Amino acid sequence: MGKKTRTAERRQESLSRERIIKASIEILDGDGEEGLTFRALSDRLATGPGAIYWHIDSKSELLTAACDAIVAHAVDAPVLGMPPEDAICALSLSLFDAIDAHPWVGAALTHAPGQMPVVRILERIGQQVRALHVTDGEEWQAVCALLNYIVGVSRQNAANAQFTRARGLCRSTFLESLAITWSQLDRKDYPFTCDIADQLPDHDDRADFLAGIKLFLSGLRSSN
Amino acid sequence: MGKKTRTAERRQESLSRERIIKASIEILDGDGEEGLTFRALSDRLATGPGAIYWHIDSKSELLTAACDAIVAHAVDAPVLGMPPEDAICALSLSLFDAIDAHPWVGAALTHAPGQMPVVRILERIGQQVRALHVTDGEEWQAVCALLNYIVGVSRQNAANAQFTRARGLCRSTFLESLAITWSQLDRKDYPFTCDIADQLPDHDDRADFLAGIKLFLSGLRSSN
DNA sequence: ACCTGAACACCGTTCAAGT
DNA sequence: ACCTGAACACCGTTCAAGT
Repeated sequence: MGKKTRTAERRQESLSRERIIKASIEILDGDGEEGLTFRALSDRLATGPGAIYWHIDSKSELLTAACDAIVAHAVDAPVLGMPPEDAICALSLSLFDAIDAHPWVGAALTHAPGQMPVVRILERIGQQVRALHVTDGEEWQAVCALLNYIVGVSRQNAANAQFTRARGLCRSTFLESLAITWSQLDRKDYPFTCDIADQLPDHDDRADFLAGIKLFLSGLRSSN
Repeated sequence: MGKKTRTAERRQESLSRERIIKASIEILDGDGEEGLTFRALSDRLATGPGAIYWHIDSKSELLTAACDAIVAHAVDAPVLGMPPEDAICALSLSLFDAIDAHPWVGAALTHAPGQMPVVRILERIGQQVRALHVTDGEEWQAVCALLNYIVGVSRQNAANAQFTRARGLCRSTFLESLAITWSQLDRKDYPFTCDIADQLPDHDDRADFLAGIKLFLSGLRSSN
């Protein structure tokens, strides 16, 4: 018993960038963003915190690399042969689901503007928007809007889930208590919020997300 | 000279929630998110770190309160008498500009789902969408999409600015070097990104943001 | 070349002790 | 009631020393 017990399970394979990223993803998925520390990571890899710096530059580079692994997979959703609008919906949902399953990916994407994980999304969405044949002037803005919407909303959805989980609440009890708070606001100042408070507990984030994508697409269609 | 010099400027007024929030905003605006520590804050208020906890529960509550002060002001943009679509654009831009000027507000909004600052935005946008007379079933999703888009995109824009500033770069040199990186990607795998790389340095984030809002609005119009 | 782990310069938060 | 500031339990990162 004691701190030496685990020396027995000293690692067999040597350290590598890939093994570090794999272990990071496991920690991030299991314990969330604040669970990933260089100490926890080096414990799991049976090494010292300093060893990791031989393979990785910084924590933020590590997060971006872990994020890229998830995004690369999510963006591989099969869209071949689909009409571009369906492909955009499928890609968007695939990313939404990936960020929902790995909430830390949302934050990592925000902190890596223009880096590889974002470029993967840009490319896939861009190809489909191009197939939509919008005017040259509109293409950039359409892709930007979609990209930003997808990342922004998925990230917000993931943050919401983390927020309730961090407080030890389940989604429905949190939304119900929030609905009560909203409905008790002063009707003079918050008529709309009071009104829709009762729609809060039963809404479907994924469906709302998709509805936004479809609004975009029908906006694009009508301006052509 | 020495650490005792500043004892002379010991505070006159007693501590209060308002003074703490005001000082926090000054630090956040001046030194960014990582500049706000309880030590820096208590230095500026000429007190000890523990004193702040008499008035504020935690750092995250402090951030939410500071955020609310900025949002309350931004959401006060005059929209009386405007057609609802114009009002939505005006409110959206006012929020975009506020988050651009106070980048830390974006992060704070993400971490306070359903709290006061978010409700302020929800209410103002909701009132205008209601004036648009979309169908009952569509209203919630339209407001959600707009709210999420506004917060998500403004936040991403602010994060981009912080990213370049943290590296001591100016916006245009960063975008130009990013454009070069993009244009050097393998054309086989990244045809779209290679293609639009040259549009990156000269694009206007604020205009792109507004274009997205207008796509939403025209989507809403066409589905009515 | 790669790893070790103590040490450095920080954090947010708590709490006994003061006024 | 309100404030003080040392102390606690952490961080990411560095670096001399080892193999």
